[in-house]
Amino acid sequence: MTAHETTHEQPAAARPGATAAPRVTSRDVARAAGVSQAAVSLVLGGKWRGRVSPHKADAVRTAARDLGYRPNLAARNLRMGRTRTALLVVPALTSEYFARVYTGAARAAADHGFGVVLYPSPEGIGPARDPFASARAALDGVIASSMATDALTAMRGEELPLVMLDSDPDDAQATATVNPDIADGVRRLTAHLLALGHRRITHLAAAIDSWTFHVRSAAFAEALRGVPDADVRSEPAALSVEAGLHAAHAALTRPGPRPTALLCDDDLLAAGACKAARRLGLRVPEDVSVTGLDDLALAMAVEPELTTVRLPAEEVGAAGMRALMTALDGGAPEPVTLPVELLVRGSTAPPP
Amino acid sequence: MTAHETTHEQPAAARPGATAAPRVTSRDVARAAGVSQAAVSLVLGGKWRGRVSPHKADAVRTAARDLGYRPNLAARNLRMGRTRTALLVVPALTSEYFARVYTGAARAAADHGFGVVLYPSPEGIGPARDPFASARAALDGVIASSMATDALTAMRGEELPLVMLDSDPDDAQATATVNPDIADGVRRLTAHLLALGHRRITHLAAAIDSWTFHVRSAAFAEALRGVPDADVRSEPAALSVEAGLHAAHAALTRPGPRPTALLCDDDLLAAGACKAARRLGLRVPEDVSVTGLDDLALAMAVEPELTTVRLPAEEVGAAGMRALMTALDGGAPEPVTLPVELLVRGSTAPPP
DNA sequence: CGCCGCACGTTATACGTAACACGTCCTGGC
DNA sequence: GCCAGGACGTGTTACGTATAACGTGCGGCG
Repeated sequence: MTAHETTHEQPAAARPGATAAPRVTSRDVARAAGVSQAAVSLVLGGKWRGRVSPHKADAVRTAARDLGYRPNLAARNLRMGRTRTALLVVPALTSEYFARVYTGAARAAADHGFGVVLYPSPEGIGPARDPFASARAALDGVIASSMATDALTAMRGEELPLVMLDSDPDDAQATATVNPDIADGVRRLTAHLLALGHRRITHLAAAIDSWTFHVRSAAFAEALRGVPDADVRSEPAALSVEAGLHAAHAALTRPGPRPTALLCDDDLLAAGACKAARRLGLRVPEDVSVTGLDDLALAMAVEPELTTVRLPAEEVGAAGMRALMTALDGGAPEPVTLPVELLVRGSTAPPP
Repeated sequence: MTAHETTHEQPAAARPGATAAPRVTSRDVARAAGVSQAAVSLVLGGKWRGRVSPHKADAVRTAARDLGYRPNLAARNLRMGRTRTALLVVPALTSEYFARVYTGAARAAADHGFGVVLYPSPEGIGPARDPFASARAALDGVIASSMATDALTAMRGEELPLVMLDSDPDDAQATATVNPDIADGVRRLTAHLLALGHRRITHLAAAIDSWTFHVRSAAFAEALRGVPDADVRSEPAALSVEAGLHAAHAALTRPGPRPTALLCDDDLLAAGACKAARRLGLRVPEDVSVTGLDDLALAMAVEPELTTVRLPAEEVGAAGMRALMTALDGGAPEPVTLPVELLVRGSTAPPP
């Protein structure tokens, strides 16, 4: 069915889809260069030293360039049994952290001729369609965040090398793990607040059942264990600005002495906490200090700018990709822990 | 929400990388089911009606399930000459807008058995490595944002169906285009400010050489053309909170009557504008109104929440994917324009 | 009765690449 | 003078799938 000819004229340029594509194959190159197809493969594969004369090798290369030859990836993958492609499984790309993880992983992959594909439609694709149906053929390995639990359960049975992100280093099923040193970040954040003189501190805890968030809570508790006059509470919340607003409101209006600092598990919560404080007529940081975690773009967008801990998301992705490639080369990658950075900005000050 | 069960031991499971993988092929299934490989392909391909008896078809299916058969994608792609995979080219995934575009595209693709891969390492992969070296074999089509200019130039020569996002509908080289109706959004935003009584308006223009931003400026100028007593200026800026802060500072401290409203090309600029206003001792929206564009998560995180226009990013991605699939089916997709939504929130009020 | 289709299957390719297993010279050492 | 071995290539095969082409019987229709 050709489309109805509309008034919008379309000369002879871009045809929709009916363009019969006469692909140029390695055999075409061979014919043009006057050699065999095998020679083309050798030359273009770079392993022709002592097998093909420099003269003919050059002929092959120029022929390939002139004809615009592009090796057929599908054929190569089939022949080699590898795809040089990794799958990155994350809960949601709209989370800035995971977008950064992807960026780092993709960059590290590209440096080694690898590609990265994402778990399709991270949030909310129905379980009806199994994205891993053909994973063994299309992928060489998997990098997964421990926060993508539903996606991980869909992976059961795949026998691919698996690098876990934000996950317990003792996880048995993982080929390798890579984590930012969140415990250290929380420790430094807490030390910062204690040094400023804060003692009544409320922890806005993200109620996420994931190892990284368990670590946050544990590190927070640990860091305050030795402080004798500390008055520590914890307020659970979902992982959003909205939830941070509500939790902070609850923490700041609770009967009894008001906390002078809110230590949030995430920048989103911290942004919400700032809003809650301001709506209660409290100034940040003069009346109440707020800290975040992650260093999202948001941390610099709100007023005041958030004191937070920068997680090396890109580096997490890159290290994960490197670990996977090591495993693919037959190596045994070590668990990786990456340093974090404390960023003291405008949302913390001594208590009133 | 099951607790993380660390006691659950998995002894002899995950070996690092040395697992020789004995893949099960369609021939194995055939052997197990007592039929030929062709029959397996027919049955599993769903086109066996009248070719294979229901009884044997069942045998094939159970054999496939028992053996854990997964079709080899590389072989299938080679045989079929299609990959059911599209490439999405965006400038940066860390931009929330494009993360949402990807999400929508991936979801629409998954609904039709398609996959979406991203231009590898969008920001800053060197030009040395050509990501499209084998695109014709690995991809069925391309969806590209007009903002990814450097990536697009790398695409020259590829003869794939191309759907352009945020791009001039008259673009000749595109198979199809899909755009949010930004002009309408800007018009409504401007009308909103005019209705509130604003006349001294400064446009914080993102200095991006892209069609979408040209449209923003043009629509803004057009909407204010008929207002006799309007005092309109324009302040160029890069696309960041920082740039918004500086541009707004310049606009608000310029000699002469101060603008009562700042109309920003993007929520990032708007957030920066709010910071600038507050640092100058001005209240938003009492002293100066600020509007954004995009409706990023940030718009709800800052205080006050931004009046802005929500761009249907997911829908843009999904429509792009649908257009590509129609083109792949031989159809001629129409240019798509998607409606936007004006969101009046806390950053706009009548002028002082 | 003969032959056409229909239901059921199988055999035999072909997709484009990488690499193994062979060949053929040519050069040099003894 | 002869053979070992390196340089230089080519023929051939296999990867696993989808499908065109090719048989079989068998019931019905002319």
